[in-house]
Amino acid sequence: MLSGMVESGSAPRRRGRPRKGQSGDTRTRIAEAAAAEFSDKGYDGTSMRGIARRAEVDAALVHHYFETKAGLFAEVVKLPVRPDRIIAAALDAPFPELGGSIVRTVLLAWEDPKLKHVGVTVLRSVVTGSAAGRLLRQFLLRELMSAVAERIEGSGVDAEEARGRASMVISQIAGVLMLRHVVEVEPLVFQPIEGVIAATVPAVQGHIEGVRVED
Amino acid sequence: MLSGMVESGSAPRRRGRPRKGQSGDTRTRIAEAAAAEFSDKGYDGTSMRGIARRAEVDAALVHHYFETKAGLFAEVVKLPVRPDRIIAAALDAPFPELGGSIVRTVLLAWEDPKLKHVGVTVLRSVVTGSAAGRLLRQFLLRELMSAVAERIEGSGVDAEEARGRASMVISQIAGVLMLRHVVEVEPLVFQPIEGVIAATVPAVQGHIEGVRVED
DNA sequence: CGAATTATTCATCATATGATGAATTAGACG
DNA sequence: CGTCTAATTCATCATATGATGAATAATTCG
Repeated sequence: MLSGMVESGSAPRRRGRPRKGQSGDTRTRIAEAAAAEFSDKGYDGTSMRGIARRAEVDAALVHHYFETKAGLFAEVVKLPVRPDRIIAAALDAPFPELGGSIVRTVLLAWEDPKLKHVGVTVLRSVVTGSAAGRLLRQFLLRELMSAVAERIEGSGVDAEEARGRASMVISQIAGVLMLRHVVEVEPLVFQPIEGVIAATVPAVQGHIEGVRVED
Repeated sequence: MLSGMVESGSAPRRRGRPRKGQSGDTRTRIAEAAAAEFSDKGYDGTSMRGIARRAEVDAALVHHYFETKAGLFAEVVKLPVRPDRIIAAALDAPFPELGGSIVRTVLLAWEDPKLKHVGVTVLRSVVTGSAAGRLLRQFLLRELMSAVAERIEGSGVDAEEARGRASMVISQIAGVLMLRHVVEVEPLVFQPIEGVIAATVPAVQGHIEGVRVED
């Protein structure tokens, strides 16, 4: 065995700058590796070294491009989409179809793998309550939830009631996203998305309209 | 950290076995500290030293009582609950009231702080996908979800459809538990539990009965 | 060409962690 | 009393982690 040889396949990479064209956009490769890693293992479970390994790059290079781990995370989570925009569009629907519009919009968006990666990361870190997650939580709740609440309020419900309904809407959608994309529960993962939507819409519309059980 | 200096108040505890009556059941104190810590920070985020600190005890003592971290975790999430029993009882209800029974049972159970601690821990680690969580996930899905599915199937729905409905039931309940107890979203946290139940039941009953939207 | 810049790896640090074994003090039991 | 065992802290290890500062090799630009 030659001196530098390390076990599995990975040739000990050369030391300086590589000749042109050799490596595609490394920075992007790292960011993508990070997204995947964060999505798989959550913020705390992910290590800079793990990201480096996945990107086939030295760990120091990760630090070179993105100063700190938190920085990397921030950049990864800085969505390729503007969730507030998406939701805003979804909210622009007549009241009786609001549920359908929201559910369809959100669930379809999550079918896009890129958005799903980020979404899973966000959900995970919100649930984890990690330092990184606290900011996201604030954003999600302030921006998204109150957007929904305001739309409901706009149809003649008082503010407090509207917030209650909005949180139920979110609870149902979050539950489905969790089971389908994060926990990956059997029936939900393999069902075609249209089926999931069809099953989710009535519940959400019910929440929007404030269906309650009487004691 | 400087070695000997102990900042806030805590006198450097004495070294051998303490005189009688001095310390209540230390083992239990540690287990409770662990439960709280796991519930707050998730499996990975929790450290043996952190638990020790919370229990006001040397870290080695934690290892003395519970060999490994995984062992401690197992013991903590095992303790007070037999979720299968709880669910089984909830499933023993006439079909039109099934939703109410399940929702009421589960949501009320979670109002008990002890169970809540464990529950939050379980949810967190299932979502996190940590090593510890994988076992729990299997258990939850196999035991709980298929219990619900079988009950639904028992009312004359085919097996596949029943599993689909069961997963929707769980998605709704999980969503509410998440928002109320894990993420602690404003409106849901402060609402009286009866209000939350009233808002959740119709959605869940709808899932049980397989309400769909037609295209 | 030569200097500056960029892309990359290497070597290393300080810290936190899970774990282990020894030391110390007290109660239990004969 | 003396011995055994239980409860407790202390000292330490090996490892992983985030981070930093070289060192090295290529590209760019004046």
